[in-house]
Amino acid sequence: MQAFETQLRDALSNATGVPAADLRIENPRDPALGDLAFPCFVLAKALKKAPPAIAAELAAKLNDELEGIEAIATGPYINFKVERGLLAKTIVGEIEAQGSQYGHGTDGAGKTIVIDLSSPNIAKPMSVGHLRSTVIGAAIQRIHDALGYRTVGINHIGDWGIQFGKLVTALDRWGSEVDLESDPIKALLALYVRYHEEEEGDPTLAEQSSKNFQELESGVDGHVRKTWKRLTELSLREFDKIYSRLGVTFDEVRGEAFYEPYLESTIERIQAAGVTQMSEGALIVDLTPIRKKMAPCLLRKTDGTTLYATRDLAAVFHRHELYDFDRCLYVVGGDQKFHFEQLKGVLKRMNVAWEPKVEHIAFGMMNLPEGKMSTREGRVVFLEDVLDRAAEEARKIIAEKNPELANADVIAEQVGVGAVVFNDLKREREKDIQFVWEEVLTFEGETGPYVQYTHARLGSILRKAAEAGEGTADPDWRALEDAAPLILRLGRFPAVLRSAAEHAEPSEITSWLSTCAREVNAWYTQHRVLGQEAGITAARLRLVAAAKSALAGGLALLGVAAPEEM
RNA sequence: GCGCCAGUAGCUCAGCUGGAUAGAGCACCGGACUUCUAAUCCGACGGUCGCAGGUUCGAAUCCUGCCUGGCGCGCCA
Repeated sequence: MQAFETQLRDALSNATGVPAADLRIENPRDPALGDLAFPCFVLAKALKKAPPAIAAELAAKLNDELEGIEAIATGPYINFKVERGLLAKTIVGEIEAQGSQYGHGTDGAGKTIVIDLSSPNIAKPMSVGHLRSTVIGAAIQRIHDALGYRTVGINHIGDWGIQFGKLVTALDRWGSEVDLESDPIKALLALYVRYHEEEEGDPTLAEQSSKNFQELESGVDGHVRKTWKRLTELSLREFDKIYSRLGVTFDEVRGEAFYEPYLESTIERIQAAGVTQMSEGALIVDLTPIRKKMAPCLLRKTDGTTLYATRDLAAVFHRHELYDFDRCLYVVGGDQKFHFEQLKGVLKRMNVAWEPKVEHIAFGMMNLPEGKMSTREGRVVFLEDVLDRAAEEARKIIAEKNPELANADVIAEQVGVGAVVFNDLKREREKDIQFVWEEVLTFEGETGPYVQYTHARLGSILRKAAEAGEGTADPDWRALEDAAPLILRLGRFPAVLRSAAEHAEPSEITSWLSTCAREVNAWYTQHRVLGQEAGITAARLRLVAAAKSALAGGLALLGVAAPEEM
C-alpha cells in the first residue's frame, strides 16, 4: 500500500509543484469510492481555485501518467482505485516476501526505547490490574522490536518501602500461624490485612514497623533483611508462573532495592542543582515554579527514610546513564499521573535536557462492578483465577465443537489466555475498564478467539489444499477482485503498526485484527477456495496464506498464540 | 476547592489528530451448516455525538462556560 501512496504523492507533487511531504493521502470514508483519496482543500489557496475544480483538473492529468491506478474526481476529492489484479499481486507479494515479518521495518534503527512494565509489588497478589501493565507494556515492546528499535523491558519490582517493615512485624508476631510455602502470596496477603486491622488498637505495631524499615534501609544484614529477602524470593517465584503463561519476558528485573546504593548520590545531585529545601523537617523540591499550587516532591521524610519518588528519580538517572534512551516509557496506571508529573517536574527544575523523553504511558483503572479493587479489603480478582477459568471455558467449547482435536489442553490454554489478553488490549489504553467475568469469558465477536479461529480456518484450508495437491498453477490475480476490501486491509497493516508504536497504543493492532478477521470471514464464506479452476484456486490460496500469515503476525505482537487448529 | 482524564446506538467501544451520508461488536428480531471447522456468515433494528455558545468553506474532533462520572492533590507505593 505504501508503494501506491508514494507513487501518488510523487505524481501529485509533479502536477502541482507542492512538495510530496505536504500531501496527505487518506482512506476514503466509503470504500466504494476508491482505495485511496486525496482531499484537494489544501491546494485551494495555492492554486486559487475551488477544490472541486482542482480535483477534476488533476484527476484528468493524473490519469494520463498513472498506470494501473485510476483517478476519479468526486467533488473536492480525488479518489484512486488500483486495478484489482495489480492490487492483489502487489499486496500478497509483499506479505509473501516478508513472511512473519510483514510490516516490520528499520524505522527505529539506532534508537533505544526503555519500557517500564508490569512492576508488581512483592507480597501482594498479581491482580487483573497488574495484567494491564504487563500486557500493554509487553505489546508496546514487541511493536517497537518489530520496527527495529532496541528495546529494554524493565520489570521494576515494588520490593521496598514501609510496608516491608510492616510485613516483617506481622511475620514476627503471627508468622508461625501461616503456611508460607504452599501459597505464599495469599498467606502474606492475609497477614497484611490482619496487620492493618490490629494496627489501630496497638501502637507498638507501627513503631516496630518503622524501626524495621529503618533497619532495612540502613543496610544491616540482619533478621529484617533476611526476612525481606525470603519474601521477595517467594513472590518472584509466583510471578514467574504467570509471566510464563502470558509469554512475557523481561530484559531487566530489578527491585526498587537495587537503587538503594544510588539514593544518596541522587539526592546529592538534586541538591547540587540547587532545587531542594527543607520543609517541616522533610527534604523537598518545590514545584510551584513548574505549575502554580503544585505539591512539592518529597525526597526524604522527617525520619530520614526515602520515598517512592526518590527511588524513581534514582532509577531514571540510572536508566539514562545505562541506556541513553530516546524514549523512556512508564507503563503505569493513570492513578499515578501526579507522581510522574512530579518526577518530570524535578527533572525540569534541574534543567535536565532529556526530560521530555520520559513519558508516562498511563492506562485506565480496572474496576469491579461492586467498586474499586482493594487489596486490603479483599476486593480483588486474582489473575491466576481469570486465566484458569478462561482456559477451562475454552476447553469446554473445544469438547463441544471439536472433540477430535489433538492437544486440546494446550490449545485451550492458548485460547483462554488469548481471550484474556486480547480483551485487555482492545480498548484505548487510557479508558477505565470494568472487570466483568461474562465479558472476559466471551469468545465471539471482537475477541481474541475470534481472530484465532479465523486463523485456524485459513490453516485448515491450506492443509486440505496440500493434501489435494492444489494451488500449483499460475494464479489468476483477477479472481481476487471481490477480495479487495480484505486485500486493502492487509495492505494497511504496516501503517497501523507504525501508528501503534508512535501512540504506544496496542489497541490499534487489536482493532486492525478484528476488522481484518471479519473481512477474511466475509470473503471466504462467499468464495470457495478449493476445487475451482486451477488459476482461481491458486490465487485464492495465495491470499489465504497471506491473510493467515498477517493475522499470525498481528497476534504475535500482542503476545497471543495463533494455533493451527482449534 | 484546585488539577488531569472521560462523556458517541439499550450495553461495550471505533471514528485515521479539522473533511465526504458518524461505524463495529454485544443484546434483540429474521435468515444460512449433504459444500474448505456455524467460536462463522447475511439481513433488520438502533444516533439531538452530555448541554449551550464560539472559531470557518466545513466540527464528534479546536476554544469558552456549564452538567455528569473517574482519578489525583506533603512525609503510602
